[in-house]
Amino acid sequence: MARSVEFDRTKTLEAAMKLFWGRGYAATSLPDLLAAMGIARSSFYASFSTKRILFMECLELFGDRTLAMVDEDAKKLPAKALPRAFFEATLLDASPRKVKQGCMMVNTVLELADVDQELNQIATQKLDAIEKAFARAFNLAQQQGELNSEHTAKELARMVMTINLGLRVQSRQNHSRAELKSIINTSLSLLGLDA
Amino acid sequence: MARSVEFDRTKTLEAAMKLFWGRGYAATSLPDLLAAMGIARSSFYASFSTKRILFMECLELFGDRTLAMVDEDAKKLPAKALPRAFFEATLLDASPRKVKQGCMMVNTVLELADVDQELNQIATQKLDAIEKAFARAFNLAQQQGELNSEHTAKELARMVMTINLGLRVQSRQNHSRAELKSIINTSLSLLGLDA
DNA sequence: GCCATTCCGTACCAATCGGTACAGTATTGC
DNA sequence: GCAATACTGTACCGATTGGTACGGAATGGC
Repeated sequence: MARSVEFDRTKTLEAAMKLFWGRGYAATSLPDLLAAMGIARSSFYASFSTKRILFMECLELFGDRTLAMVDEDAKKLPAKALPRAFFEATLLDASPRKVKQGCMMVNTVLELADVDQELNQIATQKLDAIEKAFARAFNLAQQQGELNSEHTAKELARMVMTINLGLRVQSRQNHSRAELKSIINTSLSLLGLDA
Repeated sequence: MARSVEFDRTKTLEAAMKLFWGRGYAATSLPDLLAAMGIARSSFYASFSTKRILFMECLELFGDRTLAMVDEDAKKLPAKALPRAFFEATLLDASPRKVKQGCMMVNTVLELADVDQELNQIATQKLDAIEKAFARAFNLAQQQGELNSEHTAKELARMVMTINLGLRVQSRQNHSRAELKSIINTSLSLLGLDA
C-alpha cells in the first residue's frame, strides 16, 4: 500500500535524550530538539506527542539503562565491588562529555523539584530503584557472609547513593577525573567496599 | 529636592532570592519576580538591571550568607563539630520549605552547567569557598592535635562537601527529616567527626 | 506655591515559546 | 499507472518571554 520506512525512532529518541540530559528541560527548545533529532516538526508531533511527554520518555530510557547497568554488574560481580564498578563505568571510564552531563535523573530533580511534580517523581523513582538494586545485592552478600553487617544493607545502599549524588554534582562542576577518582577511593574505603 | 524613600532594596532582593532558590533561573518569570518583590516593572529595571544580573546578585547573597554561617561556627566550635552544626542548621532545624529548596548553588550548577557558563562559575566558586572554609578549620585542628591526621584536611573537607552535595539532592527529593538525620549520623561517624 | 525625583501602571516591543495546519514530495503495494 | 502512507517544509497560531517607553501620581526640599 504505502510507504513503510519511517525514521529510526530509537535513534531520534536517543538524540533527544542526549540534549535533555545536558541542558535540562526548560533550556532545550523545540527547534534544538528537531535539529538534533534530524526530523521535521510534523514528524515530531506525530511520533512523540509533546515536548513534555518526550522528556518523560527520555527520562525513563536513561533510568532504565542505568538500572540495567547495575543489575548486570550484580550478576557478574561480588556485591562489594558493585559501587566501584558503577562509579568507574560512569565517572572514570566514560567520555568527558558524558561525565560533565552528570546524571539525568539528578539534573531533573534539581531543576524541577518545585516546578513539575510529575517529572520530579519519575526521576526520584528511578533513583530509588537504583538504590534498591544496591540494597538487594548487599543484603544477599551479607546473608552469604561475603559482607560484614556493621551497617544494614539498606543503610549501606543509601550511603552509596548519597555519595553518588554528591559525585554527580561535582562531575557537573569542572572537577578533574583525578579529583573524582580520589573521592571515589576515599569513599569506598570508608564504607569498607574497596576489597 | 525630591522624593527620597525608595523601597527596601535588601528585602526585595531577598524575595527574589527565595523565588530563584526554589524554582531556578529559567522557570522564574519576570511577572513572578515582580509579584514576589512587590515592585513595578519600571522600578525593577531601574534598581536591578536585568533578570540575569539580579540572579547573579541573589546567588552571591545566598553564597555569602552560607559562607558566613560556616565562618561564624568556625569561631565558636571545634572543627570536628563544624560539619554536624552545618548539617543540623540547614537540614534538620531549618523549615521544611527551606529544606526542600535545597542549596541554591547546587541547584544552579545542575540547572545551568551546560547552559550558562558564567552563572555556573559563580555557583561553583561559592561552593569551593565553603569547602575551603572547612579545610582551613580542619587544618588548624590537626595542627593543634584536636583532629587526627588519618586524612588530610583537604581530603576531609572534600568528603564533607561530597556528602553535603548528596544531601542537598536528597533533601530536594522528598526524603523525610528522619532519613536525612540517619544519613548525617552515619556519614559523620564514618568520617570520625561525631565526637 | 514650584520643581525635582521616585515610584506605579500600563502599553508596547520584537523575539521566542510550544503546538497546529496544510500543501507538497517520496516511497510503497497493487 | 493509482492510491495510500510517511515524511519535509513552512506558514501560522496564541501565549509568553525579557525589556523599553512614557504618562501620571506620590513625595520630598525649597
